[in-house]
Amino acid sequence: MDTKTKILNAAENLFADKGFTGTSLREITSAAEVNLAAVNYHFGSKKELIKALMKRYLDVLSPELQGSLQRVMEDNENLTLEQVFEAFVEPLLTLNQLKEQGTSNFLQLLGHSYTDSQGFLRWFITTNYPGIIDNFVMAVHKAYPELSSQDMFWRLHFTMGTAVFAMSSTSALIDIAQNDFNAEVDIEGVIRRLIPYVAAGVGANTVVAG
Amino acid sequence: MDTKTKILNAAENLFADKGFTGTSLREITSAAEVNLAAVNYHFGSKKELIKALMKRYLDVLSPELQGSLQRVMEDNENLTLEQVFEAFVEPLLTLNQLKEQGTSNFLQLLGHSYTDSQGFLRWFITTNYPGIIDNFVMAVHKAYPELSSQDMFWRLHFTMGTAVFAMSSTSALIDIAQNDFNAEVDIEGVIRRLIPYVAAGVGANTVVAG
DNA sequence: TGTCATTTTAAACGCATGTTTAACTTTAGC
DNA sequence: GCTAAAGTTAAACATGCGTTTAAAATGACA
Repeated sequence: MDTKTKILNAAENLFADKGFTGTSLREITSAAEVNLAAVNYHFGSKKELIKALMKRYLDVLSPELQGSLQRVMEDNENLTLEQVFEAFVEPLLTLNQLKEQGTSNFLQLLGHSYTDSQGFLRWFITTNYPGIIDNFVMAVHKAYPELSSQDMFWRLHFTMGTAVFAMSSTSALIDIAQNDFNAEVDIEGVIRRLIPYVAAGVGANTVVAG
Repeated sequence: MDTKTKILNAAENLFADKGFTGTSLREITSAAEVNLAAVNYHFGSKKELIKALMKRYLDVLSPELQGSLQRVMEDNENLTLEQVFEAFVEPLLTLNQLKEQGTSNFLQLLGHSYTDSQGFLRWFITTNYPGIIDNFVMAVHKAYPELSSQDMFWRLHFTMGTAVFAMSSTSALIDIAQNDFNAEVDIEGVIRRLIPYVAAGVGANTVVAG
């Protein structure tokens, strides 16, 4: 395996676990068993390494997700919000194929993208992959046309917060849940519990201001 | 105003805006116009400063909130989830009285408590103010008795994530919303939009596993 | 007024971080 | 086999951080 890939793989696991700012280049290069300077030589900087890591996933996810959302919009005459959110599951789970073993860390990484690093990755994603958000808004609008654009704005951000927060703390929560309930839980299980929650939240009745 | 209070006030605003790890003691002491060493002299360490800051709010909020939740549980025979979440609003807004002007930064601080600093404040709050969570769980259970303890666990964490994330990015989102909709939004407005969302999320129908 | 505790101050300490340097090693092409 | 590019390495650099130190200033009180 070449140095670049070794770094990417080691960085992915460490970043997912401890966040971007919580992981040092020395930890990464030590786990990857390469020299410290290799990150700057191959990627230029830590920021560029993070971008490259996210790009590896987003370049696969983005077309998959847009296709999935478009399919669910075309097929259904009476589209429900649950169906919209369900459209995320399959594309997300196919990301696991990117890793030769185990499940991908993309969702945890996405979580840290929002909470770490003063949101520079938030900018990176929204400017480089705007199609994801656009299609999502369109699908939600089709499933719930009465929702005003202002309510749409807030509820989508609430939803993003819910998902992102759940994903960035997934490993800790799964540990607690398994101790408390003796029930095995994996990332897919969390996603499947998340869907009815956010679907109901986005689909809640709106109240008249007053 | 004495040095201790000057530090607390400056720290509160900076922490709320940029997070705990994102704010240095040098920024704080510079904004407070006190010497750098003053923080360690008066509080002992940065961690203790953060604790003191949260304590200033939690000592007021905790009894208020427990009272509010107990009141809403006693009065209502057919308690709804909306009512449970509504019970948070008044106690939270009374926190503004702690500041001589403007709205309190408590919710933003609470947001950062979860995302910053590898969750040491999460521990601090849950161990020092367990009554808040207990009463909350009891109220939700009364409003939605069919919810299994496992679903309760996940949905409460989703809810916490939603609220915390919304609050920690409130200032950024409010700016965007005001530009896009020309509508004035404040923290109370965000809370009032949040309530139907999380109430619907927690109250969503549960699906049988499979 | 003199004394002692409290507070403030400027400077330095120790440490960890991302990054850069310059020498060294490996690789590929002719 | 030589050469030039590509890659690797150990060391140092520059910066920012929380914290500590010891001297100076301030305050309270006899």
